[in-house]
Amino acid sequence: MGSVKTKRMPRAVRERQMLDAAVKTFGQRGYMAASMDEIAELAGVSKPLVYLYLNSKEDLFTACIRREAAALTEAVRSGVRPGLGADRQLWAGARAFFTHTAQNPDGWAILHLQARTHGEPFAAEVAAMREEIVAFVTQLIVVAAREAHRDPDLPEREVAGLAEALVGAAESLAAWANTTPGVSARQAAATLMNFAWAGLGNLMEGRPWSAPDADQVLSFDDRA
Amino acid sequence: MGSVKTKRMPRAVRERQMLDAAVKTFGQRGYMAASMDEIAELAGVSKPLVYLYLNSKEDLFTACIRREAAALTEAVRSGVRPGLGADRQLWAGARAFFTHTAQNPDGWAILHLQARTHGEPFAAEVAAMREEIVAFVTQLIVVAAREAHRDPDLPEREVAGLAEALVGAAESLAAWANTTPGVSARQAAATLMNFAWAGLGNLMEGRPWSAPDADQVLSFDDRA
Amino acid sequence: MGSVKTKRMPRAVRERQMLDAAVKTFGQRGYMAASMDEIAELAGVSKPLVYLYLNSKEDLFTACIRREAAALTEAVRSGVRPGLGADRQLWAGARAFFTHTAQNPDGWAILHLQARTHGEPFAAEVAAMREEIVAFVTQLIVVAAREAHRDPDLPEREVAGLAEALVGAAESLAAWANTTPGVSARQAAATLMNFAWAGLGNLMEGRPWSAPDADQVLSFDDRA
Amino acid sequence: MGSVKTKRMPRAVRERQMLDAAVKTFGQRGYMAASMDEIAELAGVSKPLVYLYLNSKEDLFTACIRREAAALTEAVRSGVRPGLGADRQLWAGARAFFTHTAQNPDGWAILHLQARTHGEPFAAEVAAMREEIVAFVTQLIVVAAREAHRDPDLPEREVAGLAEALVGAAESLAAWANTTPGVSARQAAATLMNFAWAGLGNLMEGRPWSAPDADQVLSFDDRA
DNA sequence: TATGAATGAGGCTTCATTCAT
DNA sequence: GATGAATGAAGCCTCATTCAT
Repeated sequence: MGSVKTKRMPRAVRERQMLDAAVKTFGQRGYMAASMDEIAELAGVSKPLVYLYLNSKEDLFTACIRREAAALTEAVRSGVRPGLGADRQLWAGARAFFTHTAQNPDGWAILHLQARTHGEPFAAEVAAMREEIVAFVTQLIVVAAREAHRDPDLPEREVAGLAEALVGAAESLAAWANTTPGVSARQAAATLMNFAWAGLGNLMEGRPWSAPDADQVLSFDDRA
Repeated sequence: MGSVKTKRMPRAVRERQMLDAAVKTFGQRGYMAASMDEIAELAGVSKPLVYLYLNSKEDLFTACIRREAAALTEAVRSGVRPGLGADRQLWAGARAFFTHTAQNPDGWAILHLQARTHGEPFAAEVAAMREEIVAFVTQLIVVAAREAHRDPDLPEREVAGLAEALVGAAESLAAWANTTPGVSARQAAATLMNFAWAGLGNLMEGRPWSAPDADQVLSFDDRA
Repeated sequence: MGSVKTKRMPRAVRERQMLDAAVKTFGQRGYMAASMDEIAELAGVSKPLVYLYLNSKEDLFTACIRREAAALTEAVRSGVRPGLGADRQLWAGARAFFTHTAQNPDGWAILHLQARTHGEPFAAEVAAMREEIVAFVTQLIVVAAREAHRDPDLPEREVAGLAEALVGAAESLAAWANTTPGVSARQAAATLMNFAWAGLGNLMEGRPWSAPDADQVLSFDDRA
Repeated sequence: MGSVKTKRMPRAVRERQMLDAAVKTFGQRGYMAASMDEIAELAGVSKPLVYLYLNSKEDLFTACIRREAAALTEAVRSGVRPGLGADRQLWAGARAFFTHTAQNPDGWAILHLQARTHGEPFAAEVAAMREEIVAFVTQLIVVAAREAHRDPDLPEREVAGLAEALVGAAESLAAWANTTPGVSARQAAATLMNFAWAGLGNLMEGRPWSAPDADQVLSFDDRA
């Protein structure tokens, strides 16, 4: 049961182990409360090695942010099929997003909570990623407006606000889904689409957003 | 004989000063980075006095969370006129929310960022407040369904998800409004209502949510 | 024999104790090899108190340099009777210098060895003091030239060089006197005067510098 | 197959590279602040190789001291023509000394500053060299006394003191010359000779020490 | 001959917290 | 009611040094 003290590994491998340990620790304890000692121990290395490879607590945290941000954006990007209608793209992206955050709670905690909470070297890092996502959503909204044969007379800033709102809703639903037992990524995505695309007003009138063909069963009652 | 140095003040006043200082410091530096030294100095008292009145850093932070949470919920509550329609109530509550967070950035930072980021004694505290707000929104949605003569056949959990989404959208918009120059609380609230009530789908069709009478001008173009 | 743990002393007293301990430790171990732990222990205080009062190792060392530099220059200054002839002034200053360095070996080690060896914040500090002394000597040389009815046609830089040489000779003799058993401050001063004032050439011719009246016995044979 | 990365070199060459790097690093950073990492990198070798060849930081530093001490004494020794008069020998030695220290600032820093500042294994090492030089000067003084047909009735200790003073003056002038722009080794040597041989007293009377034939121009005004 | 991988030990600094007045 | 004096504990980081290849 005791861990076998594996030794002498190539740098790349060790670095990955350290980042894994760091993501877990930072995600669970928070940036400041996480100690380099704990991270090193969890990684199965001595502290000096962590410093040798990753320089400082700050750099280590930044590396975590970058890795997790890249992983998340990559997940969303590769979930989306460009060329489809705006709502279908959003639906695909949302599913990828909820799936990824559910599978990487520590990474998501780093991006969503820790990095934003601990000031400037970090906030900027994650802000870049978030802006990327917001931009993606913004563009979807614009596309949707075009699809509706509507001149883009929506003021640019209003569109930005709508994108912010949508992303905020998704972030909130991610926490909710990961916290409430029995809520799947797909259900979270469905809720998001209903909320964002149909709007409460329409929902109340019994007109939810309806998922396209293959994805049919959007109702909340299913257990994917 | 001694120089008039020590200003004897009633306990309540001193405590308020300390909490003010603590909210500011915690909000700006973060929970861990804030030092009791700094708080005591900002409050104009000696450190032992802070401990005498507030016990520990943890208790002090908890007191901050409670005070700010109470202030925020009170602001929202007193902004709402109970008898109105669901959307008007939400509109009123949103305006109160955006106004309050804009005016109390440190308090809002404590609730939205710090408390959630620093683990258990605190997360629970702020979760309670958030649930209160989510419950308020949930109930509004139920009311709206009833108003639409619709049986409440929406699964309870779906409603919960929608409320989560709406609150998340509001939180996100609060950060956006406080960050983007020239965005007023009212505009943020308008964006939230359009997004949440009409939904992107309807917006794209040129059917935004329309604000009731007195509040008319909801378009983003106005500069309140 | 165990030290009585004396507690609760006014800040000024504690600060002095700390500086005493620091001078001793820095002087004997060197700046880098001296540990704050050791200094605190020698001072009979906990490390945090040292930091509370003196900020950092660097600041502590600087404080030592300043204190010892002030003490040395003060000792020399108050040893000199202005108004006397140049050689008598130098003689008085030299005696004060050798006496002080003999009595404060750690302080002298800090000024002469440590501060110069450890780079910029410190070197400048001690350079200022040394320049003060060099300036004093320079001016003595100028006065001597005037006394000898000699126009000050000595190039300014040459005078500077002579002053440097004299000060260097004194520094070297200080180490020698403190190291060689049985060499008194007075004898060191006499050697310096013979060397600097008469010069080897004259000494060899049997014409040493002769001390004025009261100070008569300058020969090396006496044991003051 | 492998890339040509490792340049096999004879041990002697590698050792020289390491010592060069070490002298530079120790001279500029100081003994303690210099890291073996930096030295190895500057030498273009891996750290284990440094240890393989030179054992430890202490041994490495000692090796530096020895090499630089040998180089300096060798330079002075080979500058001196044994058969000449005492003052001419001193003049030659001084010129060699100032020239060498000017050309090897790092080595000189090690000998003059670092080795003396860092305690016992090292101080002794450099003290040995210094004593060698002091002995050389002492013997010159004795010779000078004999040349002046003066019985060596100067107490032995006084002669020792004079030699110390002279060496100290030279050390001080070395720092001065290397620091003051435009002061050549020759000028520093001239200043030393004037100071040490003629003495301030005679200089003030307008009787400087005069350099022998070929070396004529001793005045400070020349720009060699 | 030469090195990439790895660590025990120790140093500086800061913090939350308490005592004695 | 209020504070100046004081500290145990812990965190970040670096360094000299070695092992295994």
